[in-house]
Amino acid sequence: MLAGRRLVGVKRLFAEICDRRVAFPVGATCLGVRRRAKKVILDFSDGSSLLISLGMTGQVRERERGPLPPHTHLVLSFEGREVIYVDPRRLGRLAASGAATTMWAARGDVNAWCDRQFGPDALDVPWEEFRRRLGASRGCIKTLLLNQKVLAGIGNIYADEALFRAGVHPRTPARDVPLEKLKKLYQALRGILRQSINASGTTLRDYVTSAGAPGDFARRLKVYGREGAACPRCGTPVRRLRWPAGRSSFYCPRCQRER
DNA sequence: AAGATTACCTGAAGGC
DNA sequence: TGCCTTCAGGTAATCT
Repeated sequence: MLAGRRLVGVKRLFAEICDRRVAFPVGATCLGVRRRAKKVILDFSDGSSLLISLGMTGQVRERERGPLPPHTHLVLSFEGREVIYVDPRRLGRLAASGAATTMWAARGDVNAWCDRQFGPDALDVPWEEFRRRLGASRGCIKTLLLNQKVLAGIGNIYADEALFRAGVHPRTPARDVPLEKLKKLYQALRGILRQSINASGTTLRDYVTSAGAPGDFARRLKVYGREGAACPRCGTPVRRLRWPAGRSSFYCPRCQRER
């Protein structure tokens, strides 16, 4: 728990993690930690907020005894507790993600930036809005699911799993997905995200919870990462689809027919 | 202007 | 043994 603790010091070990001009609110008290889309946000008593983008391998966790772990980029010292930011692949960022040229220190600016950047959270978007946001586009359904401006919070694993459960091929143009399948997709997505949260997420290689424990959802995955394995529904070998820039989608060619 | 593509990043894993 | 290549995928920038 960080809420109620005063930030007393900051140590930066990796310069590119955030802009040098980032003014950490040393002396202010942490009011709480929240999530917006896939970002972690710390709110402080001086009206500022710190926005953390974890990228692929970023972790915010409590500092344990002994030397700092490798790839520790930041140490936030609170009264009675130290929190570290660890990120081997360094895709994560502090402040506004990206080029780290701007710091959104004021809470209102952080929230406004998020409002511009993210669509409704996939966990609580109403069906009508889901349908409106996905049903009109010519773009591939999979690409749209991953677009945080359309829906916030969905990554590659859960997109593939939801498409499998709904029986939709990842390359289907979104506007061509039949309404009943779109509804299935909506329900599958919410169910999967909810189940995964209950199982503390999905650990393939790197992911751990803030307590350092691996997530337990990996064994419930039906297609993701299972190229060549039998589809749990029909037995057909699961296929991998390659997108540009090395992205993959896993799907069952029989349960998820193209067009 | 929407949609498509690419750069960023490094440890793990596999081929030879 | 060790060097080389490939892969992972969230995000923003760049291209068409």
